[in-house]
Amino acid sequence: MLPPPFDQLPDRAISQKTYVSGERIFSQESHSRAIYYLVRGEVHLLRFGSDGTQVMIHRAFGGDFFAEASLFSPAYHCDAVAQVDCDLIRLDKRQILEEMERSAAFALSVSAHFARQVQSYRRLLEIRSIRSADERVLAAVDTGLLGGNIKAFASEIGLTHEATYRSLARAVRQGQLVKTGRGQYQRRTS
Amino acid sequence: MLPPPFDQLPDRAISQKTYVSGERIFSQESHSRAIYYLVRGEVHLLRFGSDGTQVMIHRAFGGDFFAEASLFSPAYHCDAVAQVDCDLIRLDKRQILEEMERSAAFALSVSAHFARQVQSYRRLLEIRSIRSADERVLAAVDTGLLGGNIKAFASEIGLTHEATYRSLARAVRQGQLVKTGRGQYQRRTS
DNA sequence: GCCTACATATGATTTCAATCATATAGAGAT
DNA sequence: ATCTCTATATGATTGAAATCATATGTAGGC
Repeated sequence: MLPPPFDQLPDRAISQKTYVSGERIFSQESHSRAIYYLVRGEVHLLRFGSDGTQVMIHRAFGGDFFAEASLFSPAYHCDAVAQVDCDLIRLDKRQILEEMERSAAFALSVSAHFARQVQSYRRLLEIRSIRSADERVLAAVDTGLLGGNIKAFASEIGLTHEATYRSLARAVRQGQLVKTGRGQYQRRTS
Repeated sequence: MLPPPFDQLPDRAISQKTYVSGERIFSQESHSRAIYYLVRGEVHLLRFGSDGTQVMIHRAFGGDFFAEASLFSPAYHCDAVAQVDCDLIRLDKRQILEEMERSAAFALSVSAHFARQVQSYRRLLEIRSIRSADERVLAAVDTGLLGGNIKAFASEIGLTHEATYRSLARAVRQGQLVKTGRGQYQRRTS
């Protein structure tokens, strides 16, 4: 259920939760006691901007952790609101920190987890700074970001789905990609 | 010199290095023995794409770490090349891992370091998914990304410097920002 | 002080992705 | 088997940022 190393945590550290659409999971400024793993659903993280309006700072989907960074800060820095009905796993912050203090191997794995995230975010930022849609889509395909869902792929790389469909079609026409199925594309290997 | 917690490492773990423009710091596939802190200069991280051409996956500037993720993988996954003359600090990987195993507090701090980076990259990605240049610039100013260098700011938020200058000027005209000096802008507090 | 280099700044034009519109295909529900 | 909903896909038009051009301001070197 949980990705490593968090699957090693004792049972008392984790609990299953369900939230219905619209329900608030935690609030900005409130004391942070847990991080979350989203099994199924969609959660938006919202922060109040300096002009008083709420801005979305992150969308979490199934398989994502969220509020991990609150492990190291006393309060949540945003609101978390379920956008649809959600299944999620609550991981007690205190117990994670205790486990990190107890087991160097566990602490190392947590570091590795964050380091991998840093790496993938950097890669994504570089992809998103490619101006040409065609080049950006190719770079993203090369990185393995296209996993059968083009709309999510488009949103991730910062293009509209229309622009993404067009770039994919052009790449196929020019022989850079081959279409292997509905929403499935692969690099030409020749 | 080094940001915490890496300033706690024993002297034998770190060494100062200088590289001249064009010099290679490490190569893809080679065994990774160190991570790096760039004191001054610019380093490009390059990877061979599936079409055989090199693609830039990250630019590091003064104050950035790079190749941190190689702490947890046996080989570098890209080439690092100095773009200008650089001062950098080499941190021995084995010694960092040993220190993490020895000191839970150190391991925790390393996790916190990565977690903070994850948080800031996520925020940056959210800013960059704002389509309107005007709104993007305001959101970025609110986040404190504008630190007196507009060209670097523009590059960070994924706009040309021209578009950024225009958006800043518009925001001043509309009373959302006040100009406090050369390249200095602040949110209107009213 | 003067010169050079670069950051700041803005105008004119172009380009390319966003937007708006429409059509087809497949997945899932009943 | 049909109905509905959404993803996939592409055409037409628009608009906003990129690009190209130019000017001024400022810091730093000499």
